[in-house]
Amino acid sequence: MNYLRLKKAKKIAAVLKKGKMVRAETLSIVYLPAEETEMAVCVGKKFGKSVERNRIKRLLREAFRAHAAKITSPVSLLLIPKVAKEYSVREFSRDIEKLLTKEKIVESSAP
RNA sequence: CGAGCGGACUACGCGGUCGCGGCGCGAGAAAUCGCGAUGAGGAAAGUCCGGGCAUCGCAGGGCAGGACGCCUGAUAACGUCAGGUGGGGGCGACCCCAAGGAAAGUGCAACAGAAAUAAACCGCCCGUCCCUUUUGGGAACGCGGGGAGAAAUUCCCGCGGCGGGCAAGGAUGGAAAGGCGAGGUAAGAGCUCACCGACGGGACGGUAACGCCCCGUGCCAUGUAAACCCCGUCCGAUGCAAGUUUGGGUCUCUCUCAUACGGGUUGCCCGCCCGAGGGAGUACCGUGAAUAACGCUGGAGCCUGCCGGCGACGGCAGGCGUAGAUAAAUGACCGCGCACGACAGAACCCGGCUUACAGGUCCGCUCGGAUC
RNA sequence: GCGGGUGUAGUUCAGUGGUAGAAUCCCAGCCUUCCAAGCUGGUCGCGUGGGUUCAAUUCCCAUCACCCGCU
Repeated sequence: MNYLRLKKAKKIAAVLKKGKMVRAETLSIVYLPAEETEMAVCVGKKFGKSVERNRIKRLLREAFRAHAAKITSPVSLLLIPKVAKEYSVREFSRDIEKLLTKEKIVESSAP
C-alpha cells in the first residue's frame, strides 16, 4: 500500500491533538485513522544543523518505506525520533515494526 | 636532509540491489505506471559590503543621517581586486597597515612630575658690602623659634631676601619646547658650526602617490580625528514573505477627511502627487486560500584556444546546455580497495569579504646543514 | 529567506575612555541555649579574538551565543 506525505499544518495539529502516541527506544509514533495513509517526520533544531537533520529524515523515511506496504487500513502517522548520538536505519526499522505490530496497524509479519 | 614562505587544485573511488526530486519520451479517461538521461558547495554558511531584478499616487531640492578615505588602474558596482608609493615586522622567501586634514575650531590627556600645552619651583652665573691669589669665608637686613637678663640688650638655631642674566641639569611620564657632538660664554642658549630630523623654495624623474638632488630658514611649537569635527567621493526607500494573475459581486452599518485639511512620498523642511481611503457585519450567490500558477533560472554563465595588458581584466573564435524544490529531493544495504573519509545541504540571481575544514596532489621560492 | 536587538559577579541590573559598583546569593566571624533576623568582613565578573589609543567594559572590525519581528 502506498502512502502520501502529510503536509498540512492543520492536519498535523489534528493528529497531534486527537491521535494516540506510542513510544519506543529510538522514536515515538503518533497515529490517527484517516481516509488515506499519510506520514510526516518531525525533526526540530534540537537535532543539530541542517545536514544532520536531513540525514535523520532520510533514515526515518527509509525505515518506514519497508513497512508502509503492510499497512492494512488507512492511517495518519507522525514519526518523532529521539535525540541520540548516532542514528541507524536498523534501529528505526526495528522500533517502527514493533510499534506498528503492537498497535495492529500492520498485518503481523509472520514470514 | 631539516626548517619555512607563496600560489594553484582536490574533497573517498568502483560495482550491484532498493528508493527520492523535477525534466523528456511512451501508455492511460484519470489517479498513475514504464523507460531514459540528470540532480548541492568551496565554502551552498555568517548576512558584512556591492549590484541586477521587483514594487512605490513619482524617484525633485535642502538639512539630518550613514559609508568610504595614499596613488593609478580593473569592474555593472563595491568597503573588492591588481600594480605601485609610504610606514612597520622578519636573516630571508615574504607578510601586515581605515595610510586625507591637528597653524579652521572645540574637547580630552588619569597617576606621576618643578612644570602637561604651559615657564621659572629648585638650580647655575654676575653684581650689590668686607676679607682672601683662588677655592672660599664672613658681616649687615627681614621673619620665626629658643636661652640669659629687672630692663636696655645680647647669644644660639632655622628660613628667607636685593638688582639682573640663563634655560643647560632636576628620580616623572606615552609625550617636557628638535637630537647629538664641538666651539663659545660670567653662566648659558641654534648663539655659531658639522651630521641627522623639520619647514619653505627650486631643478630633475614619475600619469600620480612619491622619490632624489640643490638652496635657504636656527626651527611658531605634543598626542588623540576607529573624540566631535573639516575636506573630498558615494547613498531615494523597501526586499522574492519583493511583486504579478485568478482569488468575486451585491447589500447594510460605521470611521477619518475637504485645500489654513487628510493621506502618500525618506527622519525633518520645502516641493510634488491623490480626492478619496479604511473598518465591521456575513444576509444572498461564489469559494482548495498558510492554496494554485507566474517570478524561477540562459546568466555581468561555464570550458578551451588565440590576441592585448606586468597584472586585475578585456577582446575574438569555437564548444557546452549544467538543480529549481515548497514540511522542502542525493539516501539505505551488500561487496572490493585504501589515505578509513573534514567542514558542511541550494531556496530569486550574481560579484566580493569573513568564518569552518580530516587530509592529499602539484608548481615556484627562502634559510641552515651535509656531500659531490 | 529578510530585518532588528542584547551579552558586566551564581542571579537581577548600574556604569561609559583612567580605581568596575548596588542588591541578592555564598563563605567566615559576632550575637543567640539553637535557628532565623541583625551587625562586621570576605570571595566571585566586563562572551571570544584582533585593532586604534599612553591607557579600552567603553571606540572600530571580525566572530560566537541568545532573543525578537516579518507569512
